[in-house]
Amino acid sequence: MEDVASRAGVSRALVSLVMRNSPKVSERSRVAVLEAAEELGYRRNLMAHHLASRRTMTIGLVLNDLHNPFFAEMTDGIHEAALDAGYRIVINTGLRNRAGEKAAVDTFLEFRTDGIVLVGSELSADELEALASETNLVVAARASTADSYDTVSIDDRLGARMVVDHLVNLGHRRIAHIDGGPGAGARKRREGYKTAMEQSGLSEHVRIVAGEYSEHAGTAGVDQLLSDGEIPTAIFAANDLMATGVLDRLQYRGLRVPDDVSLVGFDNTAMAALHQMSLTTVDQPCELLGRLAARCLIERLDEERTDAVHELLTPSLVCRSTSGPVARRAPAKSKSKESRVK
Amino acid sequence: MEDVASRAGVSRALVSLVMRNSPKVSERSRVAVLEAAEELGYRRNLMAHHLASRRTMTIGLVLNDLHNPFFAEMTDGIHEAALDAGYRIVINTGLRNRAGEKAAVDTFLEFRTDGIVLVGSELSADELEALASETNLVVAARASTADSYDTVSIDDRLGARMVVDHLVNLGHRRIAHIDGGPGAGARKRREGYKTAMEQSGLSEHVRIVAGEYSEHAGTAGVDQLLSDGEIPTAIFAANDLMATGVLDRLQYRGLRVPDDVSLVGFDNTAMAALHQMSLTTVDQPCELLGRLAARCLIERLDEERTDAVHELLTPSLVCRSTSGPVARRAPAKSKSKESRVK
DNA sequence: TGTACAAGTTAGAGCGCTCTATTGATTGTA
DNA sequence: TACAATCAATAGAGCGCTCTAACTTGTACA
Repeated sequence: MEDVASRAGVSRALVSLVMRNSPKVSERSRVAVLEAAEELGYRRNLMAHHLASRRTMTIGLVLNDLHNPFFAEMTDGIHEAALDAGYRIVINTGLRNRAGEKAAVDTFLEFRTDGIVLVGSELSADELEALASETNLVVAARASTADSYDTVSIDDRLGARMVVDHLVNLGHRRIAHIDGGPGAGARKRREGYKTAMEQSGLSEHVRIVAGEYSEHAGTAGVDQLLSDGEIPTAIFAANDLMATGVLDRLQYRGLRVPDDVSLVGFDNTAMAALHQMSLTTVDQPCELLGRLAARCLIERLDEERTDAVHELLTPSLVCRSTSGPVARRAPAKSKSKESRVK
Repeated sequence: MEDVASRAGVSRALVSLVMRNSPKVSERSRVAVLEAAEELGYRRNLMAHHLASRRTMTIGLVLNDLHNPFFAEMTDGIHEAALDAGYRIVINTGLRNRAGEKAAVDTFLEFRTDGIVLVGSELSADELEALASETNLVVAARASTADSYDTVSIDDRLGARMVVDHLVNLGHRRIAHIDGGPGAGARKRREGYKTAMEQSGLSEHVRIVAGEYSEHAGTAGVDQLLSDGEIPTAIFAANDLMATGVLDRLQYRGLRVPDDVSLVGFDNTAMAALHQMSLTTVDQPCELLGRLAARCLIERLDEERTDAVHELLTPSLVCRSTSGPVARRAPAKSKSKESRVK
């Protein structure tokens, strides 16, 4: 910077002003400085910049799982909104576990990003609270009513209820749920499923298999469902990634979808729409959620808002070809089963 | 830090030593400092740390496209190797275009990460050269012989040849290629395809449709292939993501895979292995590539290596169910065609 | 008893920038 | 012509840390 200043024949301070394109610099010196900077390959040091200004104009984004396209789609929205407001983003992955997420968060805390957006966080309410006291925080895809940070999400409970209602309308009764374990929103989806089942008079058919938001959990869930008890006529997977595994495994096990078993996912990621998947699923407007999340954070940053905002969007069900009426041969099936028993 | 020091009854410098867990600190003062830090919720400022030490112990990772699972898989390997060596990573996305990639790189340059790993870069050779002169650089999934930065990749040309040979062995002659446009390695895959076709005496059947590494390019490619000229009996998509789009579109257009058209992808991402895809594809050992890339960078950082290293791994073909022998009705087909002509 | 040496600790400069207060130059106004 | 007001530019302190060199101690040995 010193070099640039002397080359341009001005002071160090003036170079600083030009770099932050302040309006109070004459056109002549601005040009001179920019030229000198160009010639010397000068690039300002963000670290020093921050140290002095206490701002990085950077938002830290923690994605729970890079393998899940849901997060890529959210990122698009966040990225766009951040860029529009003059912020850049930096990403880190939580590796789908709390320790990984904490490490990611620590990195951003040490880098002193202006704020953090957590997408699909698995941290506890207390941990989030603690984090919010250290930085500006927005949690996406996981509802809460905490008053120290913002949240942007859909109503997971309602989404789950929509799934159950849809399947019940198709005549299903034995509807199983492979849950998302510690994943964001998983508890609400599980509860929503349970409540909806009960309200449909299907309490006795509530069947929850423990899982997590991964493809593998989907295949494992199917194995478990098939190994013990009666085969359900419909499976509600806690997210699309799991549904992928479920679909794969059902086919592998010789079960046709939706003829033998109906399947519904959650998230409506791009892959769910593919012809070879054509998954019935609950739509989360990812990009919109992303944009809202970024805006929330930017409001805290630029307008110094401090009271919490909680956006709760309404999900919608997208019916595709993995869900259908319960097999007409339901009686026929039990017959063939009987015959086998005989 | 000042506060921590006075609370622990030591000097600022000692706190610094403890924070960097230097061996030359007595157990007693170490404990005192750590306790004081804990009580005050002290967290060192990486910016200031860097400013003074010129090191961030952070590696910047630029992923070309978050939507492509290939990059998630590479990241796993890089992340692991980085953590092992005591480095953390920070990610950014190039948004599948040069401008986006440059912005991502600039962010890391301003943050002064110790080095940068570019995965699937679309920058020009000159731009990479320039970048390498500013920081420690490793380029993954894109071969080169430049001597200012390291590269870690597979032999794309060879991979493409394997695809063509496989299809030729199955009796295919009209093998079309939807290319990856400006994508990393796309040129080599295209050239490999062309050369292999020529060497198989199929010069007249070389047919290249312009694309890019996205699902949409796959669907668009199919539309183009079907709209003009003879329908190929096999399609070689430049990567799995495109192949997904191709498969989707072929089915949509009523063509069976592999009965009517064989399809081969490139990358062998996790989704290619799924039952409902079961895509024949060229395997890139993503995690291994990732680990190697991270190690290269860490060698430059920790052992101060400056001469370039270029790892070129050999790909392998994974045959699944999207490729099969050319339709037995090949003569029948041409007959029916003749009849149509008549 | 004096010297050497190691281990533990500290003062203080400096990393590259921003920011406040101030100066100097220019214009407008009575 | 004098004075205020405005604009452009600058000096210099300070952001929170590291790092070198210097300074205490405590111990070992001649």
